[in-house]
Amino acid sequence: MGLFLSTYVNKVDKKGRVSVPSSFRGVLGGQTELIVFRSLQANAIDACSVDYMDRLSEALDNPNMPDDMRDLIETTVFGGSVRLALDPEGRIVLPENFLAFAGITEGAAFVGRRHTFQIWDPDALSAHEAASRDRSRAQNISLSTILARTNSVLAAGSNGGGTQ
Amino acid sequence: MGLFLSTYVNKVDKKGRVSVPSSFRGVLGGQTELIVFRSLQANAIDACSVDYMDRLSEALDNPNMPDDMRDLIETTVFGGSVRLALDPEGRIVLPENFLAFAGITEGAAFVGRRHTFQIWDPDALSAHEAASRDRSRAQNISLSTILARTNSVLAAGSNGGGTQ
DNA sequence: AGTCATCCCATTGACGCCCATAAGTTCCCA
DNA sequence: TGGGAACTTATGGGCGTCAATGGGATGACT
Repeated sequence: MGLFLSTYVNKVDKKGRVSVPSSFRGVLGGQTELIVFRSLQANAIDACSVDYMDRLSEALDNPNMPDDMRDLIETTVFGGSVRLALDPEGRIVLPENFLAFAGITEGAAFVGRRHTFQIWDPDALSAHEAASRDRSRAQNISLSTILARTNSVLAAGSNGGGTQ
Repeated sequence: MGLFLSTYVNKVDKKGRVSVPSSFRGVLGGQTELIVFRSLQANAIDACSVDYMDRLSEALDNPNMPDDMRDLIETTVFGGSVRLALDPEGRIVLPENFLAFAGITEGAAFVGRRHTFQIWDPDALSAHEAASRDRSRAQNISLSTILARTNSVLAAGSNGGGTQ
């Protein structure tokens, strides 16, 4: 336990509440709060723990970070992020404009992305997945090719030598 | 013991449960969880151990991984993957949409693929096997040609020797 | 007073866990 | 060498627990 994984589809009730999947709540540990912001890459909502955001913040303080990138992230991520509290049943209420941004109405798909997770409209997610699948197929990507490629990438990166 | 081998066909009961072949459970060691996702190449379900997925995850954290590839893998593999628990009898319950994707109804064929395995609809698998067999025959592929080819590749690669 | 947000409680439906059965295999012993 | 016992494995069903969901109550702020 420790990574956001799997996809879960939950309902949005009349009050705008959605249950965060139990396993995701487990990843959050005892945390009753999480951070959400509009994804930079897609019409979806990104979510992460407060801890993760803190670490991101530290990374931004790194002097090697290009100024334009720092500025971009500060405005879009930190500026546009919202801190949400889980209710006693583990539900959150997403801001109206976030729902509109992601096109979420009655269902919400929680997609684990290891250290963070995304919240999609289920239909939009299906479409996105289909597109990604086509792209992977076109590039002939499979688990073994990924691992093989990964190893060569790691080898090229020299230093450690990574995953044996 | 250590590689997923052979093919087994098991039944899907009314609750949607399927027994994972005993020998596959042996490969998993004591693990009570495994990862499944829709195959990129065929209408089948790919499955692997959590460990195997962890290796991928670590590799993705490497800064040398191209961003587009990382994103592609995160959505297709991690986003589309589901973590399944084995019940005390060694059975799993596949998600509804996965079953539909693979066309599985009452039977499930488990096909060992060394480090991972696939789950097929038995009929679809038969068709696929027949096609593969024809292809091999047409290209005159046999175990000995593969071995011969591998040796030349290894010779050419000289130095370290890489993937194993 | 009304509206909104938060919390508490109730329901239901799925999932995990337990047991039972049956078929096939291996091993032991006569 | 043949029979039988014991074990493993696949399969089926019943039951309890927990998560997801929905409705209602309570309190705060306007």
